[in-house]
Formats: sequence, C-alpha cells, structure tokens
Amino acid sequence: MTEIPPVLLDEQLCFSIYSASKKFNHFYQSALAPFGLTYPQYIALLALWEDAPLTVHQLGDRLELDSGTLTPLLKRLEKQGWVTRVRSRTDERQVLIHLTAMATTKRDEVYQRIGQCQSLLGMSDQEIQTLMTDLITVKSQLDHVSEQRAIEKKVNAQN
Amino acid sequence: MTEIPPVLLDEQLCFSIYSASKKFNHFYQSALAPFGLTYPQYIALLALWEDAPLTVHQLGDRLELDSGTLTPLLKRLEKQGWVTRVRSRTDERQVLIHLTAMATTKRDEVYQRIGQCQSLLGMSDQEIQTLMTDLITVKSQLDHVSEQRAIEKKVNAQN
DNA sequence: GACAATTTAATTGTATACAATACTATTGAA
DNA sequence: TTCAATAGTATTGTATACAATTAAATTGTC
Repeated sequence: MTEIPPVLLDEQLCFSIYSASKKFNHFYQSALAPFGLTYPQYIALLALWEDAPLTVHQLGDRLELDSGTLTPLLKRLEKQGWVTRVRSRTDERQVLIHLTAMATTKRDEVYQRIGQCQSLLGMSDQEIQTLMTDLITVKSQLDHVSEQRAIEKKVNAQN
Repeated sequence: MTEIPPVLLDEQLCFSIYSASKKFNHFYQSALAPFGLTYPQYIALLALWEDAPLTVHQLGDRLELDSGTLTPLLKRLEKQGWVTRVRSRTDERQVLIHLTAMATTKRDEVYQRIGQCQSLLGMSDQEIQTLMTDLITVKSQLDHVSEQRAIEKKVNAQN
C-alpha cells in the first residue's frame, strides 16, 4: 500500500526540453524567413556546408533523421535550388546530396544572420557550453535506456 | 572585410535541444507503449490529471499548443476512451475536455510507470533542477526575442 | 556465376506542429 | 437592441517525424 507520487508537468525535464525545442524552432524559422528555410532544412544545410556531398544515409546519421523525413525535405530543398540529388555512379543505391552554387553563395549570409541571432540570446559561451554538456549526458542516458529495452525485447522474442 | 565565422552543427545549442527532445519523445513513446499513448497525448493527460476539466484553450496555454494540434489529438484520445469533449453549456464556443473513468483509474499506473523510467535516467534531483532552471532562462530569452520581432514587424507595418 | 542476405532509398500510413482561414457564439459600444 | 469586434474552436494546407514496408542494387558464399 505505497502511495504513488503524482507526475507534475512543470517538474518534467522532458517537457522543459520539448517546449524549449519548439521555441528554438520558431526562433530560427523567423530568423531564416528571408531565406525561406525551415529549421530542419537549415540544419541539413549546416551539415552539408561542413561536408558536402553526403549520402542520404550519412546526412541521416548526422541529423538523427531517417529517409522517411529526409527524402521529402531534400526534395523541397532541391526544388528551392539549395541542393541537387544525384544517384551515385559507383553505387546506384545511394543518392548523393550536393550543394548548388546558390547554396555556396548564400552560406555566409546565413552564417552571419544566425550569428547575430545567437547573440540575442544573451548567454555567455561558458553558460551555453555547460548546458550542452548536461544535455549530452541526458541524451547518452536515454540512448542507454533505449538500448537496454531493445536487448530485453530481443531476449523476449527468443522465448 | 570581416571574416564570418562558420556555424558548426555540433556547437549549436538548438541542435542539442532538438535532438534531446526527439530522444525523450522515443523514450516516452516506448515507456507508454502498454497504454498506447504518444508523448504529446501523455502530456495532455498530465495536465488534465492535475486539473480537469479544461477548455481546449486552457490546455493549449498549458502545453503551448494550438487548436490545430490539439483538436485532432483530443479526438484520438476520445476515441481511445481517455477523455470526453463536451461543449460548454454556459459558453457554446468552448469545448470542455473531461477525463473518463478509465483515465482516472489508469492514472496511478501511468504515474508509476513513468516514475520507474525516470529513475533510469540516473540523474539526481539537483542535476535535473539545475538543467531545468537553465532551460527556463533560454526559453524566456527566446520569448523576449520573439516579442521584439513582433514589435518591429508591427512598427514596420505602420509605415 | 547464381542467389540469398544485406544495404540503401523511397513509399505509405499515422501523428504531431503551426500558420492561415473559416465559422459560430459572445460581448460591447452606439 | 443592433451589429461590429472579439473570442473560441475547427479546418485546411504545408512540413516534419518515424515505424513499417517495398524496391532496387550490391555483396558474400558456394
């Protein structure tokens, strides 16, 4: 007869992160309005500006998104002239995502716009660094739990 | 002729939060599989368990979601027997979301399941508290920037 | 070299998100 | 009281997300 403690919304770390994530999304959507980019499209371009071309799979690893999300997103980026999607000649299963000349040209404009926006956050590099380190801890814990669950599931399936 | 510093994905706070949010989503989706609940459905129930009934608008304020998201979500919760949607008799514009007997019965089961899962995170209350406080700072900064943008937009519109 | 197993993208189906619009009920001001 | 303004919800359209499936290409093994 143990009392079960209530789960209060405002005490949930998940909810803090969930709502912060949505706010960041709006923040960037608004900041990137002059370029017509959504937040997921923007991070796809960030990854590509660091290291293009990438296959859909490689980009997915980087952004933790699967082809079900990336394929339509990349088709939209292609339509808007940021990337090209080219089947690899050496392995026809792969699609290579290349940056267009326009994407290369506009890169610094985007970098600059984002740099300006980030300074609006009014946080020191130190503060941001600490927060990010903590988040990495949380994420690795979540990964660990997911892995455990996957193993349990596998073991159960064997019976 | 100032050099524009690159924006590196792994240094972006937004991306840390974005991917942490997605991981939490999976974590809860998996933990709540026995109840057939998604993460957004779960937080809607959390809010209602704290204080039902709520109008769609009140629930939206609590979760920071609008009717475009909530209406279909609540219809699904209704279909699955967790809530009922009733037009207010005193103000026919409002729809009141009530919990069903089933939702009340299952509340403690869900609380217990979630409590167990959270302990898997292996973080102290202190650590979680600190992280949440920092996230609140970030969110209020983002709100502040959004407000500034809205004001600028308004002023521009007046010209 | 044939062919089963694997890899890689794309597709399909379901569920958020949210801006913009529509629609109905209520309120408020002349 | 009338009726314009407002409030509350639903709808529509676009864009993620992701599980599950499909389809095509490649690899490994004999």
